[in-house]
Amino acid sequence: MPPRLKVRHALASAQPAAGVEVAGWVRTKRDSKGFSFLEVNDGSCLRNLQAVVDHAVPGAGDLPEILTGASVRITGDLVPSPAKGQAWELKATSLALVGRADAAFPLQKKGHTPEFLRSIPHLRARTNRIGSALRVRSVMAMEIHRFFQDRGFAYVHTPVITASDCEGAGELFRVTTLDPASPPKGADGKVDWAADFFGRQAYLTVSGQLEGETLACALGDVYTFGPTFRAENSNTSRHASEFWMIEPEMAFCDLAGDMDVAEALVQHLVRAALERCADELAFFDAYVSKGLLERLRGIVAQPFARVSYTEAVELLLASGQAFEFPVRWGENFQAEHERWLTETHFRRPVTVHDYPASAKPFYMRRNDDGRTVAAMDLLVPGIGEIVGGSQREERLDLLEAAMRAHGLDLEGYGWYLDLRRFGTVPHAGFGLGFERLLMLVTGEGNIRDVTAFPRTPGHA
RNA sequence: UGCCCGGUAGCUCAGUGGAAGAGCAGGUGACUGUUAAUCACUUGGUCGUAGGUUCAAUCCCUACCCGGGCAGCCA
Repeated sequence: MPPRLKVRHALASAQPAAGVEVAGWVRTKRDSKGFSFLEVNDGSCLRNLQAVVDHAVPGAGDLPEILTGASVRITGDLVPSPAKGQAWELKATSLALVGRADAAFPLQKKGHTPEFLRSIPHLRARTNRIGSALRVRSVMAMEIHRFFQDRGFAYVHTPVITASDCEGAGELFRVTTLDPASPPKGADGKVDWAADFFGRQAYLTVSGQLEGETLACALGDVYTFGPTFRAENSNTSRHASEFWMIEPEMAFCDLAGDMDVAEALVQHLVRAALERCADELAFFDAYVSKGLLERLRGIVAQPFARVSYTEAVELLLASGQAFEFPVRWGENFQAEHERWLTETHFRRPVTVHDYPASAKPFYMRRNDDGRTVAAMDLLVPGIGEIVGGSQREERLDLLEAAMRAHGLDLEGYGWYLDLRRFGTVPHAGFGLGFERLLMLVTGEGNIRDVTAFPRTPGHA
């Protein structure tokens, strides 16, 4: 039996090849008198391989049962195609029907809406659209590692289960082995969490940042890349309850250095997608988001805009735009404000930095002006915030003051404060939403379509 | 969670207070190195669910279920 040839390699072949085997799923069949054309896709690339099956070859008797969606194994010769549409085709010498797909197979060769595809998560990866998104996702994941590894960052793993109930952002999913119908209770009638598996309340992580800081203050430059969980009842196209996040943390780094890395990372990933996923991006440009390629080339062609929060407020106030929510210094931007900045005013990605302290978490470094912190958000057209980061407060007294101001119990953060007691260093980091980056790169408008099995409120 | 829009054939959709439609998929036949092949014929429906109004409801009303968009929260 000849080794199986991936469609990807067959289509990229430099010369004919006799006696090869291809296996995959039939996308469409065209019958002629005496022979049939089978378009076979094996997931190795976007394109299909056209197989020409003479009705006299072994196995051709199964052709009437080979409908869209069936799995087949074909042996034959890879030859130049005499017709337009493809450089190579497979001249079959034998055909085997591996698995039938009858007319009830939901993915027929017509357009399907993304909403319908979401109703069949177990099958939709066989479509051009979802398959392409998942191939791009795979390449982007590797490029994230390449970016950081080339810069000497250590890939670290922070815990998914955490006991910190206030990591800074969002509602948490509880992790417990107690029986919800009859949990053990203490004398006060409340649930006795000391009797739970970890001896205290535990949750799924909403961020690896705090642990990342401890490792950055040992290994220098680190990054995490893993799942993150938010129990918020968010029903938008950009939110998922379970998503992946990239969180670099850098010792001896300030906010400017932080922004440099974030912008370089996004540009690297877009550039890599253009180079390594050309077929998929051309597909998204044609069928999902017109102008995608042009937008992506623009992203890598020039530096991102950079503007302070205070300057951004002035731009918004001077814009003459009638916003639903008024712009006021000291408050977080609304989505409409961010959209105006990145889509209307700058028309490219923009990094906004130095936000009001009142609008940001306790761990961000207080600026000398006393009213802002060294925070930054990277906004991109069509999606909004894709990166959020900051320089961390490394001064013990200021950190403690900020924690008290945010109403935090310092007892639970002794280990975090220790980082400032023993050999403290300026350090900074950020979080990049992986799925949001994929939305940017693919032009998909919904986070559910760049995630194989999306988890959102009411859907797991 | 709030506001808005939608649910009709396997899929994409049109439609009307008075006898449920088209394209694609499936079937039959024709034809052909075809490219979402083409042509002819053809199978296929509890019009989301439950109530209500009406002589009559897929259509109007109410509730619920499901899906989507936007907003808030954030990545």
